Amino acid sequence: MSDLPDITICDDLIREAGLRITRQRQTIVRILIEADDHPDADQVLTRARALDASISQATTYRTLSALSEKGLVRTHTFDSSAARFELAARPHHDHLIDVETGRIVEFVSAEIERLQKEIAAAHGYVIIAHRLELFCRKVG
Amino acid sequence: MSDLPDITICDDLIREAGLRITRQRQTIVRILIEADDHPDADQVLTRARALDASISQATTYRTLSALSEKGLVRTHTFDSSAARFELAARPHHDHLIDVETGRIVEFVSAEIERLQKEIAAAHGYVIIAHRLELFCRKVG
DNA sequence: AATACAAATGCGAGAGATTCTCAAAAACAC
DNA sequence: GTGTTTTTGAGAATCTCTCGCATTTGTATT
Repeated sequence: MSDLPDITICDDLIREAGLRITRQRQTIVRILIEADDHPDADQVLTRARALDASISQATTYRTLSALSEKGLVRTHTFDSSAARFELAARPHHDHLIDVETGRIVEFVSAEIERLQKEIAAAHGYVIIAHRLELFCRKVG
Repeated sequence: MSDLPDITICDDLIREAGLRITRQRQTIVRILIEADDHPDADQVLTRARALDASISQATTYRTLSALSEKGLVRTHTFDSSAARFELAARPHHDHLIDVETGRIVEFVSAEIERLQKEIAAAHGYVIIAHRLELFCRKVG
């Protein structure tokens, strides 16, 4: 038993964001820790409610955007509809999206990252964040 | 006189999309040709109305998404709010966004493009489209 | 140039995602 | 515990974008 995340881990993360520890936030963070996909706000809400039926939509949005603002959660808009979330604590990676199935493959390329920095520097900038997404189709 | 785009250019582009030539579409395409920024739908509408007050919001959205669907216009969602548009006829490029001012610098890197293809191939995919955005801050 | 038919338009209603308002409830410092 | 500040839930509001439909317009054909 126990791929259940330790409550103290959730608490640390919430504290790190400078927020008060509430039951709702603990639950939402726990959902994010457990998620191995990239749920949107509605999916986070549904999953959170399975653990605590009282959690509201407003709180879900508020928590996700508060954590996102502090850099503890990453927000993606792969398609134009709902934003999708993941913990930033997970190692950095970019996304390859299978346009047929919607499946997402995560990848990293130190080489690309290096080139990105060079390009930004050449224009007099430093990179705060970046987004690299490859919309692909299976070969064959 | 005349950084005004020739009407026939607008017409060709609309025809290429398999659409009927209408006054509204000519105006909207003209706005896109003239734009050197990446206007959102509302800005396109405002600029178009300066030339033809009768253009509706619905037509603006419909035209932009029709052209986008045919690959003649590119749609970006740099931030999570409104989508921003640019003519696809312009040479391909990626974007560096100044997070302080909102200014957008366009760039290309053959090197990065090559690496992207390699990565996709390694996973058994071919790239249909990609998105690379660097969110940056001025150094100094 | 008149006709006919499909396609496009404007308007306002509607949908989806997200944010806001505000009174009540819960967290934290003392 | 008490007091202060933050957070919450519920629903209204907002923002972006799409849709339905009656009317108008483009275009191919007489």
